[in-house]
Amino acid sequence: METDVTDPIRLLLADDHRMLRETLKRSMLDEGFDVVGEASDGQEAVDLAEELQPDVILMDVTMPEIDGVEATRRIVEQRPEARIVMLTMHADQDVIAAAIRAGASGYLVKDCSFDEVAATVREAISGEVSQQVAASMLREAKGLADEAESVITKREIEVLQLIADGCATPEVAEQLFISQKTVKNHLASIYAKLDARDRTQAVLQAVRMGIVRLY
Amino acid sequence: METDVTDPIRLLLADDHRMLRETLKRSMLDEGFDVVGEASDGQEAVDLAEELQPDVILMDVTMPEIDGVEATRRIVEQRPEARIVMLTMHADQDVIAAAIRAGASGYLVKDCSFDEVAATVREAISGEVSQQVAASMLREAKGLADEAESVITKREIEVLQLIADGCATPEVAEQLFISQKTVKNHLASIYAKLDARDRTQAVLQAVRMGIVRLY
DNA sequence: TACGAATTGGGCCGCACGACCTATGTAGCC
DNA sequence: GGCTACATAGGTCGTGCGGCCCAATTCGTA
Repeated sequence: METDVTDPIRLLLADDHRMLRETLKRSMLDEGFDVVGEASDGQEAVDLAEELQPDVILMDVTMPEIDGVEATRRIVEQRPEARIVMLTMHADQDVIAAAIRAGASGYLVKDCSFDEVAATVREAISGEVSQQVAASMLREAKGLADEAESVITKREIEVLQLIADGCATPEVAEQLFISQKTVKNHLASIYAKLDARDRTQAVLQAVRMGIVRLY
Repeated sequence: METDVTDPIRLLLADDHRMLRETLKRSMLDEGFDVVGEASDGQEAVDLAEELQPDVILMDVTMPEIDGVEATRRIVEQRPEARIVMLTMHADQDVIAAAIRAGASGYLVKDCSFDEVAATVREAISGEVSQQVAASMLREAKGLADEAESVITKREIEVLQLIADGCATPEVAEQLFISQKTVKNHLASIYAKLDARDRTQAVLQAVRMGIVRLY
């Protein structure tokens, strides 16, 4: 069973902001796409991707439960043929690189036009990669050693989230039932991975990357 | 010259994200609204509001140049009959309160449905105030003394922005051609106004409020 | 089984940071 | 002329923070 070219592209939208999700859905339907589902967090996106088997998934990086990059990783793992186009607020090189490693086929900044969204979705299907992804893959290929696969661990995300929530080191330690020293150790590890020199920069970078949520 | 009820409502959209602006425009046009203009920053919103004289302005809080609250203040100042509905990521009480003081007629979180957007715009015209604004006005009326009109000054915003950009105290001082002590003084003032205890919380609060931009 | 990664801790050091108090010049405003 | 707000700057004090060294345990996995 092949997908005919005349068949509408089956889309899954994953974004935590209902307003964008709904207006984007209306516009994509207008353009002839078939929006088969909507997800408001990363876990829902993973579940619906398996259940609905969409052709393309438009996925925001910043989402509750599981961030978009991690959700992409999980979806691609069990359905390598899935085409995923990432959406983000900021054109962060680290995020783009992480998205590509996770298996995303395209990348869009939320400042792009709607026509670009439609075009990138179609390109994702046809196998082409977007300008930004292509450019980033080049940079990846050139200096792949300098990043050394800096993956933030679960515990580190917990520490970052608590700090973003307003906790100082002693409070983070109390919340996680560990010593202040361990919190500091996690922070030192985080600074190295996010290329930050203090907690302020670390949290901001985490927010940009969609790792941590701002309430 | 009166506006007939059957005339479409003339809308101005102000949001720095083109994707939301364009999809929202399509949807609002579908719903029978007349989108007369789009602004991508606060200054443009102020200019277009004067030039186009729209019935309602849908304005994001987080915008470059001038934030949405300040833009609202300036628009209402020269056109008190303007109806402005604020949009934000987070349902921050301080932001809602500031928006009301600035003269906004309605308030919407970006997680709301499109129907709510349309409804709130219509309510703004008819003079009703949205649930959230009404609730917030109650809180305002009750405890109006506890806030004491904490307005962040221009210099304080410059300090916050530099810290968000990655500067430590000595660098902020160097950039602004002032002593480190003065930077610390500004920070102390900022902490009191934003109810933050360190620079991390201050910057995060500023980001939530749309005072500072994350690149 | 052995290796690396993650998580948990310890100690030490120096400085940056925030709290608190005072003070001066410069505006704008009634 | 006085009042207030803003921006500037100083001092002191305690501690939170980050850099850098190290080590134990528990995993998954190669």
